Amino acid sequence: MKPNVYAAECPTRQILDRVGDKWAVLILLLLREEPMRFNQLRRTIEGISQKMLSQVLKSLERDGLLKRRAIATVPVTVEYSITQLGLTLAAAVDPLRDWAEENLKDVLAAQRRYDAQQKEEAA
Amino acid sequence: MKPNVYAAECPTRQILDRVGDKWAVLILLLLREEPMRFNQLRRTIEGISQKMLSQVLKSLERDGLLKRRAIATVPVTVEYSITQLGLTLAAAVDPLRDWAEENLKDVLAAQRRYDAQQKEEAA
DNA sequence: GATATCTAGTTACCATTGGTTACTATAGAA
DNA sequence: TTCTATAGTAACCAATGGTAACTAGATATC
Repeated sequence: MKPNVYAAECPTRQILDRVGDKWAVLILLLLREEPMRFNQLRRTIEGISQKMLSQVLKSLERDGLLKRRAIATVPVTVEYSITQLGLTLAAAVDPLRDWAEENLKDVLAAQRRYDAQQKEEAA
Repeated sequence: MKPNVYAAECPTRQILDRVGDKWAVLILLLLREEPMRFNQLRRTIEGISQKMLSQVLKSLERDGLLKRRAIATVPVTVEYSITQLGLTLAAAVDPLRDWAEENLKDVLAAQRRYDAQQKEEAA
């Protein structure tokens, strides 16, 4: 009864793609700490452009992972906050982040070994 | 002492990007079941091209997540198998897959709500 | 009064990546 | 002789990601 993740039409794969998004997870983890405004997010996440931020926020909102609230100030401010659904996804991402922090050294070492090997074979 | 995932230079982000790869996780989960050969993988993972498969396998090998073994048959067969490191990563991905399977319905519902809302506002 | 600043974006454009298709080499079977 | 199988690579095109400039409205500064 398990869905076949390897089948192209499997919708579970859509979700995996979504999580695979370069910025989405970072934004989700940030908003778990506290609601934030647009430019506040932009300044916190180094390297993200306004376009990408706007785009990713929109798709995260569409997926029901965060909600957007425009506040009638001058200039208008917009607050983004994580939803209940978003919280559960963020929790599911935690083991991954932990893995990354624990195993980064090993991965980098493997890369160095591989590159050295390739260089040797080329010679 | 926690690394800052939001800083551009943070190497942990490299790992997250890696996991974000569209095919990498699928391949890893497959190889956890059993070692597989190139075309066997290609046939199992619907929609992947030879080029992408070759590319992703190479980068996974470079990261030390799987190992490649060429067997001198005719024609040459190549067997890919998951490493110990790869196993731990696959385990860290499990909660994510479970989340996807559990919450897919909610996400799709949220998307429908959002799209209906947009359509309404446009009118 | 003109210019700069803040907000949250959008638009046009370019670079990089992802994907498709055709091709390689080698050997055995039809 | 052509077809199969293996595991890829090369050339090309489409889609995505990223950069920089621009919008709008109100306030602050020169």
